[in-house]
Order: sequence, then structure tokens, then C-alpha cells
Amino acid sequence: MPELPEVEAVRKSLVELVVGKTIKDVFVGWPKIIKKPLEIEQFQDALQGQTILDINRRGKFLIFVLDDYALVSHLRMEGNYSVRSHDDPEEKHTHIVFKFVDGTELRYRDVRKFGTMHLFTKGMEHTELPLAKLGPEPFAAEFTQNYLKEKLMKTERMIKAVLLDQTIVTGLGNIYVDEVLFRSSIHPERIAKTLSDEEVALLREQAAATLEESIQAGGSSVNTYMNSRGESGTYQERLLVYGKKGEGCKKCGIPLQKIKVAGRGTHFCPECQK
DNA sequence: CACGGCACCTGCCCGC
DNA sequence: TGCGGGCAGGTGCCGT
Repeated sequence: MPELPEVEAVRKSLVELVVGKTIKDVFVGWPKIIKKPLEIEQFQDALQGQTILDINRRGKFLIFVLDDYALVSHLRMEGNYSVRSHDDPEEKHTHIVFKFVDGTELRYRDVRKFGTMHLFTKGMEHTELPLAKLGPEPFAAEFTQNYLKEKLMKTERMIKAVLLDQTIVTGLGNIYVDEVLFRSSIHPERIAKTLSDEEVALLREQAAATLEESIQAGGSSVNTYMNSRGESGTYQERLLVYGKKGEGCKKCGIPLQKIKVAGRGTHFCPECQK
């Protein structure tokens, strides 16, 4: 479901809802979501008595900072959190529940069960997978023209595949890659190493600008995405190509096309993107 | 090592 | 109406 702007919206809402709460116990209904430790009882024992001190984000990962641990959570396609009273009826597809001492609980729902959670001793999370190999975020100081140019020049892949690669730049997903490529007038199937300096500069600017605009709008709610307070984002109203096959291009008016690139549905303008 | 393809799951939508 | 195929905002692992 979510790319960087949506995860940031979830993070902000969760900070308001659960920071300061202390975990009494944890229900695990689908153990495969817990990737570390693999022994579910260890996961539950470790979390008992821990207080949520803060919630950070790295790329598309949420990081719950606890007294002694860091819980790294990835929502993948459809994961979502909500905070309810323990006696509210449980929604379908609820797989993990963090029960707090105050009678409320943080519920993790995930229709497709693709989401993941990794529990680390506090401070260890950044040097181990899944966070260790992530590249810079588009607005990070390290995401420079030279950095991106160098990465693009040493691969034979198509530009769309490279922008989806979280070790090159983290935060973009299928929606925002299509948007960024349209805004940069670059065809998604261009071989990355054929991009000019000007095109690389444009990509870098548009990646940062697109994500920043979407964060301001609370992310995009294309299907059912919502933050943890149940609120939708509004950036879907400003998308230029994603999900708009057959509609007129905002720049030139000819119908937008949808093709498959790097295994993903890809929206673009055959006139504006060369 | 780099890359493409597939697996992981469920639900929905479309065409027959 | 029912069924099969294809699709979905992501990533890790596998084989070539």
C-alpha cells in the first residue's frame, strides 16, 4: 500500500495515539509477520512492560522506539495500524495486537499478510537488515547529483527499475516513480545509463518535490489507504499519470498509456516522455 | 555480481 | 451466477 508519504502520515498519527503507552502483552495471530526473533514467545516476552518512547521512519519503514528495543515495521502492500479500546470488536485481518496497560490496544491489520516486523536491541537496528542497505531518501543531503549520476551510470537496468530499488534511493514506490518520471519527461523504459546530466538533475529535484508535496497532503489514498486515525490523504487528487490510463495527458492532451515495466503496471505519456 | 522472475497472500474486477 | 485469470501502493530469495 504505502510509499514514503503514506508511511510518514501513519507515523505522525501514531505518535499522537501511542507514544507514552506501556505494553502489557502482545497477541500474534500470524507468526510469519514476525521476522525477528523467529521465536514468537521471545518477541512477546521482550515487549512486555516496554513503553513506546517515540516513532521514527526510515524510507517506508516505521521504527517504534521502546525502552530497550527498536521495533521495525514494514506495511508492504496493505498493512495498517489502528488504536482501539480492548473491548471494541476486532476487525477482520487483525494479525498482531499490542495491548497497553491503559486498556487501549494498537492493532496491526494486513489483508495480504505481506507486512514484516523485526525487533532489535535498541541501537542495533540501523546496522542490520532490513534497514542496513537502504539508500538515502530523496530529500537527504547525501542524495546529490554526483551520487545519483554514479549509481545510474553503472547499471544496465531501465530507469523505473532503478528508482524502485530501495538501495539506490528509498521512499519511492510504484505510484511516485511514475509521477516523478512524468514530471521529469523521462520514459520509464529508458536505460538508466543513457540519461543526460540535465535529466539526472531533473529526476533528483522532482523526486524530492513530489514526495514533499505528497507529505504535505497526508499522502495519497488510491484505494483504501488511511492513516492510523482513519483519515485519508488528498494527494491522489494531484496525481498526473498513476491510474489514469486513457485519460488525456495534463501537458499535451493525448491519451496516457499503461504498460508493464520491471514487472509493475506503469503509467506514462507516450508524447511527453522520451 | 547483476538482474529478471517468482513467491508471499487475499480480494476484487472483468470477461466468458 | 459462477469460475478463471489478471491485477494490486512491496520486497526477499532464487536461479541464470
